[in-house]
Amino acid sequence: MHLNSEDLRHKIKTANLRPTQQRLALADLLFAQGNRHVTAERLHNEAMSSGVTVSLATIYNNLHQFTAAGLLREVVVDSSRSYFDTNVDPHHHFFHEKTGELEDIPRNELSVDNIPTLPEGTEISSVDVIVRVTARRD
Amino acid sequence: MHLNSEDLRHKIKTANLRPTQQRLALADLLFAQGNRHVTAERLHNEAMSSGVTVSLATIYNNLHQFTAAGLLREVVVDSSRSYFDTNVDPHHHFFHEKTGELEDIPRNELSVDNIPTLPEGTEISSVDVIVRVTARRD
DNA sequence: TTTCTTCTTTAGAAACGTTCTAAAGTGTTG
DNA sequence: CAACACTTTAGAACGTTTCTAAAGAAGAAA
Repeated sequence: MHLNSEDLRHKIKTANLRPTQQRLALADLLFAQGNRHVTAERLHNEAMSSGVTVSLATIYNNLHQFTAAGLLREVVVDSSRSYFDTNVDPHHHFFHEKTGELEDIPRNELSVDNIPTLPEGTEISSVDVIVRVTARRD
Repeated sequence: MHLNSEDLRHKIKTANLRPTQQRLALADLLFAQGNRHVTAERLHNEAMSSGVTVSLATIYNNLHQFTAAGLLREVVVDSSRSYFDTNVDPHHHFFHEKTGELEDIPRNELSVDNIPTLPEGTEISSVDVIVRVTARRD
């Protein structure tokens, strides 16, 4: 789960993208350590504070390109922001409503059963479970 | 499941809201027939074409007031729009990715089991399951 | 290397859905 | 009725995301 810069280069090239400075820097922030959940704004801030100058447009471009390449997955939990998850395997999420933090729930730790007959002429694209949590009031 | 205008008046008053012309018209569109899933824009269009002049701000005000009163529930399925559901009982959804349509899945038709231990100090606020579907390609 | 092509980045403008503001309007109470 | 509180509204403002068009960087070929 620790990718060095050669690994990142390879990951990017495999996605048919050019290993530009900005792209490498973003890939490093996203993929070098373990799994992450980021918003565009957060990634932008992190890039800036790590000394890399990247425009917001580039952040969005890359988040979408990585998503199209299957390197990221978009998670819809908040109607005002998009989250991107570096874990692209099927799994679910805890969402902390107060802090806006996302946390993975491995697929095998939660089961969804008896999905009813799908609407006529459709097939499943994904099954997303979001367990929304708040601070316990006791 | 068919509410007449007296029922709507009562529903509104019970929520500690005044039965204004606009509110009654919106309540009629939302609650008079069976369950519905609407976006602000859609409700605005419907109001307009049914001859009622309502500003968008009023649409939002009322959607939020109805939600706060427990008459509506917000469903997060699309990062660019908010959906409001007139079915406030626990249940899940099919979401047609292409058309943006939502369809209820009654709670007892789908089961979510083995929710893992919650993050420290939290409690569940809700468990949302969204089965995203697309047109079947065969 | 040079040149050519294609992809990428960028600032800034624009778009989009939503919220805010403050003034005018309406419902309720006594 | 007066007095008050709530509601609606146009339009401005907001925050996030997308677009535009021009400049810059990477890759391929010779």
